[in-house]
Amino acid sequence: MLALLDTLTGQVAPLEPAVPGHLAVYLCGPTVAGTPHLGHARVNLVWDTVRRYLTWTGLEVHFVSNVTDIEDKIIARAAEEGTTVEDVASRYEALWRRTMERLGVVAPDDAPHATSYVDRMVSLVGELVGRGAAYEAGDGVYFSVESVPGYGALARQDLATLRSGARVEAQEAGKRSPLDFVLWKLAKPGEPSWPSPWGRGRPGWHTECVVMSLDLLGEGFDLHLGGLDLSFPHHENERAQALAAGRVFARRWAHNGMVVDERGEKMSRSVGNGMSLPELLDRYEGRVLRYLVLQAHYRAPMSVTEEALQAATGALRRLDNFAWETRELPRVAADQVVVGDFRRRMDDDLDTPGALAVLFGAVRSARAEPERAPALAAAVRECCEKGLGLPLRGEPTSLDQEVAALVAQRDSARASRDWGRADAIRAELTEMGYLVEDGPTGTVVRRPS
RNA sequence: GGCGGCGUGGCCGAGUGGUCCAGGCAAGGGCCUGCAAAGCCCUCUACAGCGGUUCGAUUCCGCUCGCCGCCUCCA
Repeated sequence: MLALLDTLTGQVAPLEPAVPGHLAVYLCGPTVAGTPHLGHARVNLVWDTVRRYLTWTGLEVHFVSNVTDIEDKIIARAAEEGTTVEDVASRYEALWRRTMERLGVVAPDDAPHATSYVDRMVSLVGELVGRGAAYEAGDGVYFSVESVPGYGALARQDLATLRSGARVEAQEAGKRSPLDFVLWKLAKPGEPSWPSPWGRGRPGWHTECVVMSLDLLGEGFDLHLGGLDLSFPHHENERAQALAAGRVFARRWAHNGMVVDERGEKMSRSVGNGMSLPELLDRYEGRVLRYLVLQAHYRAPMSVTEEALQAATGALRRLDNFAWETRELPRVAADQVVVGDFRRRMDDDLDTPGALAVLFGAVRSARAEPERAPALAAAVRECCEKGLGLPLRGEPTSLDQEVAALVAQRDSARASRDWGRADAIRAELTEMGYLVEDGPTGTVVRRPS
């Protein structure tokens, strides 16, 4: 069983599902107000890997990830572009979906939209007001963090400490404590709005995840995921609302580390150093990015540099080459020692670098001991594809007539020891993007990774 | 100021009280090859600094230096 660090306890502990065999998981999704960046790539790749791995090991995973389609940044973007929030949200959501697909991330089982949960959010806010955990102020309804015992547990800080660190200038109109956060924002003229007992407005960001996760996964769902930067205040505030409303919230939490730039500084919106994910995917395939993500431990900061991308490309090529070399071996059951070692590493707080090392070890063994190669190759393929979501390219490339003709010409040139012509054809094929290899049966071409 | 984390060989990046241990990439040399490619072999070998604990520390403790995250929108 996979053990992960639980943000709430600070301990690495096995993931025990509430319902054996099932795992109910929630991952905070995107605010569709802009182009996906490298940070989005990492969160989704890390947790997609976990989802695939758990599914592979026999769990039925119910994976929910929301889409925030109403939020200040979307409104600002719409104003900027002179269009509607619906238009902005739908365009960026489409871009998001395409981008996740390019990354090889499996779509969530449910991808609820904030705008289709507004009425339930209004109910929750009403409930919180009724219980005395929320109050009306000038521009909306606020949650009172004082009303929840143990506020700050995810950040492992108590209320007083958090308060002392809060920036006074961030104080909004009418808040009783600087840590209080908005549940319902009253609309200004021209802003999109929904009716509520407190006047027309829109929900605050922290509320949607509470309502959606509880609705789709039920109380006491197993695991709540997200980037480390969401642990406070976003996740803390989700938790606070659920607790104040008397619900059992996520049983445990896990957070992935940040993507940082070359100087080690976090990529973020405010700093403006986030690299566009679609642009990067134009230059490197999704598998390279996934390899890069898996090569780092999920909680460590990681940087995405040209050099690192090149190295990941090379490492992946080595795995692809192995799959290619072993493509014609008999298909047998995967070597259980390798699979066992692989799983041990994965189960140990998602030690993907260690798991990859196991696979490279298997590659080396397979080459040294041909009799074990079929089972080892099967293990490497299965672990990569099912365990990591990293399918290897081991299938022959289908060739069009032109290429097939060139290959035939090269074979005859080589047969007549016309090396000049053979080399010229190879150069041509390379130019066309093929990898040219001379094997015992003649020239073989394939697409490089 | 509070809380948390990090500092490993040319680069990325794990891990551990004690014998070589990661692993990948890159580089150099060699084997193989018509030449390549792929592959194989070899080489470069580290643990920020200073103390302490210990028979022994990169790993445990303390301090110092440097860096980062969160406390504000953020994955």
